[in-house]
Amino acid sequence: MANIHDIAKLAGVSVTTVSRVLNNHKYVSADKRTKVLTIIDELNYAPNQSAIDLTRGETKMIGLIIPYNNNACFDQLLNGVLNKAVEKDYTVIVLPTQYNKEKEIEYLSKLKNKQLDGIIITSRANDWDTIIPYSDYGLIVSYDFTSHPAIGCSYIDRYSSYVEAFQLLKDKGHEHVAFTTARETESMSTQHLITAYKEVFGTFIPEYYLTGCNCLDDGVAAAKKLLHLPNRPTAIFANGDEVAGGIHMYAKSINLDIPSDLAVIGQENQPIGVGLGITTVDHQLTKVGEQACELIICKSNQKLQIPYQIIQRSSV
Amino acid sequence: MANIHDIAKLAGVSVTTVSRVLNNHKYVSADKRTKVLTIIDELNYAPNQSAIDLTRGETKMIGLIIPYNNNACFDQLLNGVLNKAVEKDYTVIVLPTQYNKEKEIEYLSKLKNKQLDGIIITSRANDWDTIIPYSDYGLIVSYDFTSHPAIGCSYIDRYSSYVEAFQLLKDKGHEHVAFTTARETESMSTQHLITAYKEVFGTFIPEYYLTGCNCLDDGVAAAKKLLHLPNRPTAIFANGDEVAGGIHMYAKSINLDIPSDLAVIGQENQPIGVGLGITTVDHQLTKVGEQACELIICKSNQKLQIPYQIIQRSSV
DNA sequence: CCTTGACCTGAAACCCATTTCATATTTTAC
DNA sequence: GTAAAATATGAAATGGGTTTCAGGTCAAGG
Repeated sequence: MANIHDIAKLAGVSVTTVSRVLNNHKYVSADKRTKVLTIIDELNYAPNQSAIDLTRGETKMIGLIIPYNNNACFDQLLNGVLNKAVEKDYTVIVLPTQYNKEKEIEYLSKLKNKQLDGIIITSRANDWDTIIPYSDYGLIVSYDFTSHPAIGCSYIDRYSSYVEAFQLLKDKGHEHVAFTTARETESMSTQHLITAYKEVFGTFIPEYYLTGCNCLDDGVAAAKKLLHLPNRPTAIFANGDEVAGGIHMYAKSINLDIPSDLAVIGQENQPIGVGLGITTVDHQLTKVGEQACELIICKSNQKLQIPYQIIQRSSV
Repeated sequence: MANIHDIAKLAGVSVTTVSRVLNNHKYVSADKRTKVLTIIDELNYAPNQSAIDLTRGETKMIGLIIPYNNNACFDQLLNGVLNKAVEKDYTVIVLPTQYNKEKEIEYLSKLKNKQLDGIIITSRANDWDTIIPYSDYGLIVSYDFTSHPAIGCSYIDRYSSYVEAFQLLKDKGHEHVAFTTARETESMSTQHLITAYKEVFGTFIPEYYLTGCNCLDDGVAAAKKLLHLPNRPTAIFANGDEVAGGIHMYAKSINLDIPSDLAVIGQENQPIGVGLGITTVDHQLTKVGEQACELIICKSNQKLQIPYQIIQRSSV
C-alpha cells in the first residue's frame, strides 16, 4: 500500500502538502490540491490510522467496561453510548470483565497505552483506589456516583428511586414486600436498596430478599420461592422487568391476580414489561449512556444526575 | 510519559534490548532484563499501542457491523463474537449502520486504514460488488452465505430451518399459517422464508405475511391484525421469540388457547420464550458469532454452516 | 584445535503520519 | 509606496515502537 511519501513524490509536492490536502488545510493551491487528490485516487491510497493516532496522541475510541455482555441493562447503556459516539465520530469498544480484577486492570491499562481516550465503568471489580490512578491517562466516567474529583459521573439517584418505589407499594397498603437483586455480593446499589427498604418499612426481613436474579427464568424461580413462603409477600420489587416478567408469569400460573393478590414493580422499562403491563422504575439508562459518552468526549469530570421516572402500568 | 528510549538510556542498554524485554524475547541476560524491568516500573512506563500497531501493521481489533444496536438477535451475536475475541485477546468494536450506505462504507474503510484486522457483517446496505474490494485490506466475514471466495461465512441454513418449521406446523394439521419478518425490504432471509412457505404449503397468501416486526409490541400488533382476519390463521411463525411472545400474549388476552386455537413458533431461543413455553427455531446465533470471530482471527475465508435446532415447547 | 551453534547485544532502518519553523510570494490596508 | 497580513510551500523534527543485520562471546562436539 502506498503511503504519504509515495503520493508526495508522484504529485511532485512535499509530504506536508499532501498532509494538508488530507486534512483540508486551507493554504493549498487549487491545482496542487487537485493533483494530489488525483494521485490519491489512482493509487487507492488511505491514510494509516495507527500513524495518525500516534502523532495525534489520541484515538477517538472509548471503552465501555461491563460485567457481562448478556445483560439487559447493558443493552440500553451501550445503546446510549453508541448513539452519542456515532454522532461525535467516536468508536466504542466493549470490554466485558466478568468481574475479574486482572481483566479490569488490563482494560484500564488501555488508557495508559494510549489505546483509548476514555473509559466508562458500569460496574467494577476493583476498589476506586486501584482505579483512580488510571485517570491520569484518560477520562474515567462512572455509572455509580463517586465523590472523587477526577472521576466523571453519569449516575442515577438510585436511593430516591427505591424509596419512591417502596413508598408506592406502602401507599397501596402493602406491608410484606420482597425484592430481588442481581449480584450476590454487596454492591452500592444493593446497599441503597436495603437502606431504602428500611427507611420505608422499618424492618428488613431476610427471607424477602433474593439475590442472583438476572433474567426471566430467575424471576420465575424467585417467585416460586417467595410465593410459597409461610408469610407470603403481597408485593415484589424486582431488579429488572425481565425478572418482574418471570414473577408475573409464575404468579399468573398459580392463579394469583395481579395486582390484587400480588403487586409487581420492575425496573428499566424493558420491552417485556410493556406487554405484561408491569409498572416500572425507568432509570433511563440510554440517557445515562449518552451522557457518560458526552462527558468523555468533552473531557469533563462533572457529576451528572440523570432523572429516573416511574411508569405506572397495571401491576401495582 | 516515558518512552522506550528513555528506558534504554536509564537502564544503560539499547532500545532493542528494551523491546526484547517487553516482548519476552529469550536472548536477554537476566541482569539486563531485571534492570530494564526495574526502570520500567520506576518510570511507570507503558508502551504506546498506536506505535505498536503501526510497526506491526495490525491492531487485533475486529469490527462488527450491525444495522441497529437495539436488536435482540444482535445481542446473541455480539455475545458470541465477544466470547471468542476476549479468549483470543482481540477487541471488538461495534459499528451500527442504520442501513446507511455511506456509514457502512466508512466502517469498511477502517480495514483500508489499518484500523481493523477484520470485519463481521451481519446485515448490509451495499451490494456485495461494492463491499468485496475491501476484502483486499482485511478479512470480511458474512453472516449470510455468499459464494464469493474472498468472503468468509459463518452462516445458517435458513431455508431448511424455515421448511422444517413450516413442515412441523403442517404435520400438526395447520393449513392457514401466517408469518412475520423484521425488515420491510426484501432481504435474502425473507426470500428464503417465502420460498420455504411455498415449498411446504403450495400457495402464498399476502395477508398472512407481515413485515416490520421486531419486539414484543410489534408481536402484539401483528396478532391483533392476523387474528381478526376473516380467515384467521391457526398458526403463526414469528421472526423472533419477542414477537412470538407478543402474539402469544395477545392470543391469550382474547381467550384463544395455545396451541389448540393458535400455534406459535418463534426464533432464536430468547429468554421470553422460555417462560411462555414457546417452541422456537434456535439458529444458535452465539455460536455463529463465535465462529465468525474465529474465522477472522485465523484469517480463514471458509464457509461454515452452523446447525440450527428446533426446540419444542408447548406452543405447537 | 577448530567448527558449529546457542546466546547476547546494539546500530540503524523502518512503519506513516503531523507539525513546527523557515521562507517566499501575494494581497490588502493606509 | 510600503508595512502588515494572508497565502503557499517544503525540510526536518517528532511521535514510539519493531525488526533486520551484523558482530561478538562462549561452550559443546569432533
